[in-house]
Amino acid sequence: METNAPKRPTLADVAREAGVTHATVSNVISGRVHVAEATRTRVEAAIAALGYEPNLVARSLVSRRTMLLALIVPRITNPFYAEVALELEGRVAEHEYHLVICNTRNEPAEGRSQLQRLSRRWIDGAIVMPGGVDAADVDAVSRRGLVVVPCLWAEEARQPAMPGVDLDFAAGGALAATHLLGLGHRRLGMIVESRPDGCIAHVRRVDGFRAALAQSGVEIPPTREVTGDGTLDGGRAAAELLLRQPNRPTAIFATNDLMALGVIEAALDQGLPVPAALSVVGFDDIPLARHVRPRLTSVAMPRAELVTSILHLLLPTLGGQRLARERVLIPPSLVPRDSTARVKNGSHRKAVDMSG
Amino acid sequence: METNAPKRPTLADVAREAGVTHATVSNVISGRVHVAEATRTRVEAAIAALGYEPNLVARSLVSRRTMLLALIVPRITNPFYAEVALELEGRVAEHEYHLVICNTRNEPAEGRSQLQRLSRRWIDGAIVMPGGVDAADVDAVSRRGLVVVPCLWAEEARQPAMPGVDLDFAAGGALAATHLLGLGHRRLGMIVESRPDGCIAHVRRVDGFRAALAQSGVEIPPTREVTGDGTLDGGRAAAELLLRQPNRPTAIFATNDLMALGVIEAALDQGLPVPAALSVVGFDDIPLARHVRPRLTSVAMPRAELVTSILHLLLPTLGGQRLARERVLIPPSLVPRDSTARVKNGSHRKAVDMSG
DNA sequence: CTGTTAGCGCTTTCAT
DNA sequence: ATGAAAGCGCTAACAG
Repeated sequence: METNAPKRPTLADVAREAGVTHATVSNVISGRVHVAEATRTRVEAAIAALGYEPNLVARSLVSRRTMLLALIVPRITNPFYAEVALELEGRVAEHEYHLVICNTRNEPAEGRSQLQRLSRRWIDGAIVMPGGVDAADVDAVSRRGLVVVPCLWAEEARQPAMPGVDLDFAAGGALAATHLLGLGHRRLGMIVESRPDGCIAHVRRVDGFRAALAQSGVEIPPTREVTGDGTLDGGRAAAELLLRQPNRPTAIFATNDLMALGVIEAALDQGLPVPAALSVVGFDDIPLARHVRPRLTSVAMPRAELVTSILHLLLPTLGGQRLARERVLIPPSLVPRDSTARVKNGSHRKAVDMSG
Repeated sequence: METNAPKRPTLADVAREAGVTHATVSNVISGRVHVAEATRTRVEAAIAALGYEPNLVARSLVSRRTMLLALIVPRITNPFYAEVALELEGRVAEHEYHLVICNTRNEPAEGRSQLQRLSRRWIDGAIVMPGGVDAADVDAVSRRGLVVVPCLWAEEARQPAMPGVDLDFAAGGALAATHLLGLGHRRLGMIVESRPDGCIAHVRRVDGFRAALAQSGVEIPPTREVTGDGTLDGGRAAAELLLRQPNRPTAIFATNDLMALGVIEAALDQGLPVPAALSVVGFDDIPLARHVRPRLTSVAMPRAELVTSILHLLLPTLGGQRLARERVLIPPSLVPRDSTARVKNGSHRKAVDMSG
């Protein structure tokens, strides 16, 4: 059975070719030690002649750095995570790093196994998005030396002292509420993604939404708050529940864009034009949000800043420093588009309890 | 400066704890050599006590396998590639492999650099999608020992002898043509993605489309064939060109779904209902295709089979076998949805040349 | 400045 | 069945 690997030249081969020792070759490559101009050119010629390339595996063994980072997400097919992955990969490639993608499919068992496998691989750091990863597992593996940066975990969901980068979800919810209030909406519905893993990022969003509403004396009865599974179809199903109610809301806030898109579909299916008869606000501002009709109003998470903050936390650890016990909070922003509009007066005929 | 790494136990530590040599520990872990029941349990106890985990880096250095695979794509944010990545990651994880994602952003320089960096890392194999990777670079790096599986490169675009897995793009185009012909359409437009890298996968699609049309005596004049940049906005712009023509087509075939979605948007913007006034067929069958309104008729690429074929090619090489010089051709299928309909008779007033 | 030496943590003959 | 020893390809002291 013929093997596929044409043996690659090693430092020793180059050294022999150049008539020096492998240590000298190593020195000219790393540049950390001065080597005479004459021998340097000889070595460089040998490197070129043999087409030598350093072996990163051997290098990792002694340097204890693999130049490997991992991104753990529920599914890379989620457009938001794909955007983050793209941005992240581009940024770390500048530092000669590679990015490993791990999908947990929202299964804690998967997340645990991924974390453990990454740990054995001695990756230099893992960025963990919520969904399918238990905080306890993160804690266990980071205690063993793996550098983990939880990202977008609502703060209460993790160990109090655990660093990481978050978005200020509550502020985002408040932004959506303020926007809708400003358009005159008073009868509001909410669709919140329920997460089996106990991650409460979505709960924070509705909390912020509700709190901002309360400040204006507007309340949301339990019947106007339903849960969805985070998918477009889930959002549609949830919206059908909301829209079939006798006194249906004039506006709906969904805690992610996919569900908000489902809301729009459900509304159109029932002959309710958006935004004329129903305003819809999403969360995440996925690229698709501006490509559907009507274009979706959404709360945007600044991805570039997110990645910058992640790297700000991660890069120092790669020099051997301990992970800063910092928690970065990134403020979202609202992107108004065509799925929200001023409420129609006619919709208010039953809203006798309006307090202004 | 305190370091972040709590020194992990090694084979030697376990050996000391168990009162054996590290070779014996290695044997109980690998299971390749018989070790007495008594010592085995002692070793296992030591492993558990110390929480030992094998170091994959050291293992790779001697085994010459990194358990690392790479997927090179233009952008992971492309939904089709994200789907492939998800499927691929899941399948290789079963074999204890990890997946590295590389984005070329359609820049050949990026692709080359990615390939070279991966080569230095001794990954076990790279799956390369078209866009931003030159065939010559693939050739160069695979000559150096990197196992590369080109995927979805139209066959002419690569070295004749280069193995890989392809979709039968021409057959897909023919499928679209047959579908439209069956619905009575005779005045057809095409939007083809033009690729700076010389990849002709999209050209194959329109070729197949045109050939099938020709068999029924239908031709497409040059004015009804325009190029797009592969994005939704690009598709929209291209469609505007097509729809502003005096004798506009009754159906449009776009070589990818994103552009097809742009076509629908352009049509609706001009007050042309889809499919009543215009039928639209896409290519790729991205998940979104069934979520927009009208749901998009599309040519589907069977992702699972694609991944299966990739692994079929790749896995044997991981055992040291040479990459099979095989080229797998996967047939697509047509998924009819709501963006195509029987042509209205009124649209045919000028189509005197119909030959039936 | 360059060579010598010693590992990094593991697998793999080869003795015993 | 276990131990001893060599070596994967590289970096990092330390000599000379």
